[in-house]
Amino acid sequence: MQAAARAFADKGFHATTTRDIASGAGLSPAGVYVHFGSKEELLFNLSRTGHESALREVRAAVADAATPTQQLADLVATFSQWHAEQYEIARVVQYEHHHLTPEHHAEVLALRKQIDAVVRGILEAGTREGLFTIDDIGDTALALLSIAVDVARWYSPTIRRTPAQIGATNAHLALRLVGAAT
Amino acid sequence: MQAAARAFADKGFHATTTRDIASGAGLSPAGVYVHFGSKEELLFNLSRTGHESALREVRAAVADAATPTQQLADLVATFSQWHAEQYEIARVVQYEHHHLTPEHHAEVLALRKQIDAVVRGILEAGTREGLFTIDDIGDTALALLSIAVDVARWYSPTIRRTPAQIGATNAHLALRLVGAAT
DNA sequence: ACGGTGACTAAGCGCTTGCTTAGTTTCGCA
DNA sequence: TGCGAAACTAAGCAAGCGCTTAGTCACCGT
Repeated sequence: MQAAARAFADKGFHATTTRDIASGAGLSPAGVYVHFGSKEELLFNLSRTGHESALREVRAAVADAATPTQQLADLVATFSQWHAEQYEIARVVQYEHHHLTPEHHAEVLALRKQIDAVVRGILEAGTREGLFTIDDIGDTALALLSIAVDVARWYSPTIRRTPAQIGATNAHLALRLVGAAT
Repeated sequence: MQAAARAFADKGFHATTTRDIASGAGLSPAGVYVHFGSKEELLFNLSRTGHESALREVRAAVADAATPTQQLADLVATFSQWHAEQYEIARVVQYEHHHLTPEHHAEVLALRKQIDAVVRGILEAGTREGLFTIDDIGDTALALLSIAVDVARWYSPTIRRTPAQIGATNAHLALRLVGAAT
């Protein structure tokens, strides 16, 4: 799965051959099929566990914070940091999920909607408590997720900023986006 | 090129066959090769003209605005709107450019850097004139571009908002991000 | 010592891929 | 009307694809 994640992130699902994955894992081409029934099954396992991992981290960050302001800051920081630290899996999660079979795609989309719902929930709470000034919750949630998700696109381990620093920066920008006091 | 743009945007470069492109254009598989030497050449033509089109629009928007505040708003609005209106080409531009040959990739990267430079220039001018409050110009430019570029990922013609409305929303969010008075 | 089980490979099958070749049709222009 | 060039196709080639098959090997409880 590690070899597959690396290859999918680097070249994309369809440009990756099962022979790439096998040799990346130190196996013969047939060796992969002892553990996975198909290339798509490998993508699905990566995509599902990746989404679950992100959702788990996001929920933990929100649970540990007291106010909507702190929740939003921690959520964006955690989610951004995850996209940097796990940038290979994050790229598979963000850019390859539409190559899944319809059934697998639906399963993964449900997890994505849960992440979206967490963000919306915080924005609603913050607006209700008068902490945030927001025109439209859906549009703002989308912009917040854009900033965090896009980290996977441009992040590289050779970059100036550390994942933690990226998380802190994006958390700060997020609070500005919702008009929260900092 | 239209058929190729549609197919590349829909399924990705490697998942698209030359037969897909040919039949999409109403040609036999060999008919494509009368006009293009290879599938990669088609991608390069789409990617180059797409980048040039985006850069042209962005530069025009900036040239027509008086203050850095107005320039930033118009740039983000125009760039976001472009990613919605031309969402098929935009997806090719944003997600397929790394499948180009190294030479072609370098040529397209130069165009991307020019777009980046326009954004940075406005942020520097706005900061210099005391209009913007920004921690780091590079980080902020990246976040602004993330919001605009990500439109190509989620936009669909069936969506509630029009491309112009998306541009207006994102322009408003952009001004918030840089701490500009609205 | 031995039988069963799971991990693994060498070889390769059937199919699809990007692209070519050889030949036909269409078309602008003299 | 006739001609050269450009646009196009039917057929297919070599290579690479996902995946299978038949068989070997290492290991572990009895």
